[in-house]
Amino acid sequence: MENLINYLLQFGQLNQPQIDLVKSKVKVLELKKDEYFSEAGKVPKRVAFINEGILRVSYFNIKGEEITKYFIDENNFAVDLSSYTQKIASSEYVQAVTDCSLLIFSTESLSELSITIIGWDNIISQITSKALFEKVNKLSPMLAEDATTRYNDFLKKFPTLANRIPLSYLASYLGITQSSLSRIRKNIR
Amino acid sequence: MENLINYLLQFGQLNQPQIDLVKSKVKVLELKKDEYFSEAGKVPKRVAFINEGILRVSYFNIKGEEITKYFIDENNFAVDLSSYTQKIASSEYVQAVTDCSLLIFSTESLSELSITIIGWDNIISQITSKALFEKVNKLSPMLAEDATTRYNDFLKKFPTLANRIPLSYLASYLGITQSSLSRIRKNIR
DNA sequence: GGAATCATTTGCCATTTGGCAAAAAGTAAT
DNA sequence: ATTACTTTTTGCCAAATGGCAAATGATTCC
Repeated sequence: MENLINYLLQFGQLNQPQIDLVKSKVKVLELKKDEYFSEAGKVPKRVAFINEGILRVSYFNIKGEEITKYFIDENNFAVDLSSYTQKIASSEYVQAVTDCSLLIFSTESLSELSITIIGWDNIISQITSKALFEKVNKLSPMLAEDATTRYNDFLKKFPTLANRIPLSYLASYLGITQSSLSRIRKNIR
Repeated sequence: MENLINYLLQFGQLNQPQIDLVKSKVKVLELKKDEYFSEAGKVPKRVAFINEGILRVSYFNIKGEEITKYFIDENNFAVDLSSYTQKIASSEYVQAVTDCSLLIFSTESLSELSITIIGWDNIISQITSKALFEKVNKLSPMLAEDATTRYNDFLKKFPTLANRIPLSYLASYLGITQSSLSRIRKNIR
């Protein structure tokens, strides 16, 4: 819980009563590996802060392949980007790739906080922008790098994850096939 | 000017006096092809809405190569992403790839509008999020596509541009070398 | 017009990655 | 332990892309 509050305080001021109010709105959700937090086709009704664990966001492309769009790790929000304007059905799946402990805000809680706390909306919009901004900066250079470099970059960011998730998740994130990734792994050893 | 107002109205309400106020803050800036709107290392002091023309945003990678991060076309804002938190020096260059007519807000104007117009900040943050969101959704599938598909996608979005800008701009955006792009072009005809 | 300069295309070959299928390794259930 | 099932690795070859340098084409400037 402290992680969440510290995270929020990076983006704006909150006094003690406000902090207590935020805390009172949060629910803990434990997710087992492979369970879904949200699914495409549904309108997301909640937002998660990752206290522990790693999520992945995926979608199905035209060819019917499941593509991992990105991973989200601890102390970050799983903002459902495809419905950031709210009320539209998501086109993304959000799934736990490890056991996760999430802190959940329901849509109703968020609106209440938005009304009650001056500056809450500003905090949320900064968080959203920052998350998106980081994704752009992550993705953009990937195009220019070869697959081995992309894999190594992934290893740097998620050192323990690479051998605990299916190859297919990682390969689609890196934009290569499973067998290519398998070969890249072999060559790195 | 009407384009700008219509664009803003997509994201929030503005009454006539507010619209007039916004208009009074805007300055027109004409940029010739190849001129820079902003440069890395400087703290950006203004924000541009593209009335006519196309900009490109670039940076230099570790190897010293200039990489085109993305293109921005008409009726969009050139939000300087790398300094969205403000006050930090940009690491990006923003350059006109065609003659451009821009509508400019200075930082001071923006703060004034922020204070004067209730909901202005909300409009701006929505615009920022939307722009970033679209970039993520653009970039993410590119990784999984081959270079020819990426080139064709670019052609769809900027039909007239491909033959009017240096190959190097486009190749670095697509994540391939100039000669590869040249060959792709040849094969498409 | 001609020289100098810059951008693009092309040839040649090396490297990377894909596609497909079979083998091997790992996992789960009985 | 055996079976069934899933995931990963591997082999083989084709296709895509890179690297480099030379040739060609375009542009600018005098």
